[in-house]
Amino acid sequence: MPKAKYDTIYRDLKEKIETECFSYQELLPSEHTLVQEYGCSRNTVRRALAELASDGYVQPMQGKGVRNIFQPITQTSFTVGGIESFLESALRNHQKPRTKILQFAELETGEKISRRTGFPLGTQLFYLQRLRYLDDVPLILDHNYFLKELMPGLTPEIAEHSIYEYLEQTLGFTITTSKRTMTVERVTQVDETYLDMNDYNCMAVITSQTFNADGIQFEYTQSRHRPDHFQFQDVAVRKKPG
Amino acid sequence: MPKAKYDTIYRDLKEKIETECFSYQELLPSEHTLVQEYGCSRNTVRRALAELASDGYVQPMQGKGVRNIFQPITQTSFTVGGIESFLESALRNHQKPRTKILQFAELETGEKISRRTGFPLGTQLFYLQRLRYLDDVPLILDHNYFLKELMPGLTPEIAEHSIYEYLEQTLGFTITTSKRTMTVERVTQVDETYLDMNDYNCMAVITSQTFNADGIQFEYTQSRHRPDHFQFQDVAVRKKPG
DNA sequence: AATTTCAACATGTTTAAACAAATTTAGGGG
DNA sequence: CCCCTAAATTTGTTTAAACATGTTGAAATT
Repeated sequence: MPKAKYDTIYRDLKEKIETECFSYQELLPSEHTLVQEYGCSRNTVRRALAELASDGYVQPMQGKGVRNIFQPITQTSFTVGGIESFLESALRNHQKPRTKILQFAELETGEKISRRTGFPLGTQLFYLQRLRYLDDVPLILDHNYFLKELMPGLTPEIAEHSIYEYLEQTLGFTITTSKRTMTVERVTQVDETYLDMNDYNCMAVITSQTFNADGIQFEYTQSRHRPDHFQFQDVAVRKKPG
Repeated sequence: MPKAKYDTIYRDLKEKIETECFSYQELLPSEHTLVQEYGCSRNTVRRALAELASDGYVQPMQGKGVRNIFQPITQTSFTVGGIESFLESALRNHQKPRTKILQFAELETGEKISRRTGFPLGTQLFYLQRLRYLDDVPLILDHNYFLKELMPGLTPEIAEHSIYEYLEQTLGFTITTSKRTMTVERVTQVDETYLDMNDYNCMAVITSQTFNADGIQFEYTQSRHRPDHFQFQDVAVRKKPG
């Protein structure tokens, strides 16, 4: 439950922007005004504005003001954004999620898997293969490696629903950082077996290493998406060369 | 040239992490210690640490300390990260860049292009088609739309070198925010003409809208990459649901 | 009328201080 | 030795204030 003031202000402004209380290119109220509106210090307002800027919602301009540069997106396919479970993404995309467990195994990392996944050598892992349906169409094939030590009670039943929900709700886990790599790879035998690839010979692949609040990597996942239902979104801010 | 204190500290710590002055999973010096080391206030240190955290370099843990979670990456293909020109990316990837202009034209946005690119209707644009070579192999096909009003002096010669360098160095332009979308699309006739696709029938496509410091969108680009030489990297931070 | 100057206002950076919340450490008592 | 407690340490949030830097517009000057 984030009850921090800056977070409240951030969410409030974010919603106002999304519901177009400010039109595209319009200036937001000045920091001074917001301070009075929200009854807080300037730093707190600035923190909220900084988050909106890193979301690509606004652009602060020294001496001028803060400009709204949010444009609603027309999403036609499955959109990946921040760290989300499949369940959360599906709901946000207004699609019906379903998961089928293809494999549920345990293993210990050898040299090769260790280097690929980032887990130390000799670590006990769960290995899962999961087929993800959206509106009853199989679109995503997940290969998951989870750190067994942190979730010894993991079962196929949990994995069929939502592992993230289990970790956060049941185990009181906090998920924080995820390092992701997007590539395009050739279709494999397994892909073709479970997904209707039409005649696509490529997959959109996201590999991710995810860390908990203690900075421990607890997950390595390769998520293989059918190309025609995949979209990844991102906002980047330019850092001056130096 | 960022001469801000927090930026200096940020860069210093970043380099120390990259050169493994701190080993993986090790705690950084406490904020208190860093304050004394750098001779500044705690807020300034914290700002530098916050940036490192958003880069996925460190993980702050309340009551415990700040943990180094940086792992050097093994990059075998062309890696896309923040906002960078092709020239900058090529140098960072240690590859020899070359650009061939395929088209250089001017146009005015109609209904269709306006909706697709995000430029207002009736805007004067430059349209460019550029083929990008890395180590003399054609790998990327760019379709650029630039706001003519902000760079009336643009020429094919400039476009062959680096438009970003021209904008920043010559025009004193500041590039700030870029909203990007990653998708996988079918190969087109044009792709096949200029790139050696082997028998890939897909392209990795990045479309981006880029804004200057005044919050004005000055660029819309579709960048089509050959799949076997494409990699996109990203660090995401989980926000608590609420 | 055009230009310069300056005051007002906007965001950007930095410091200082206080308190909150989580964790670790050190001691003391059993 | 174990357990509990309290103190010390660490990061998280908020406020206040001062100064820097960039922009704007109005007043004063030319």
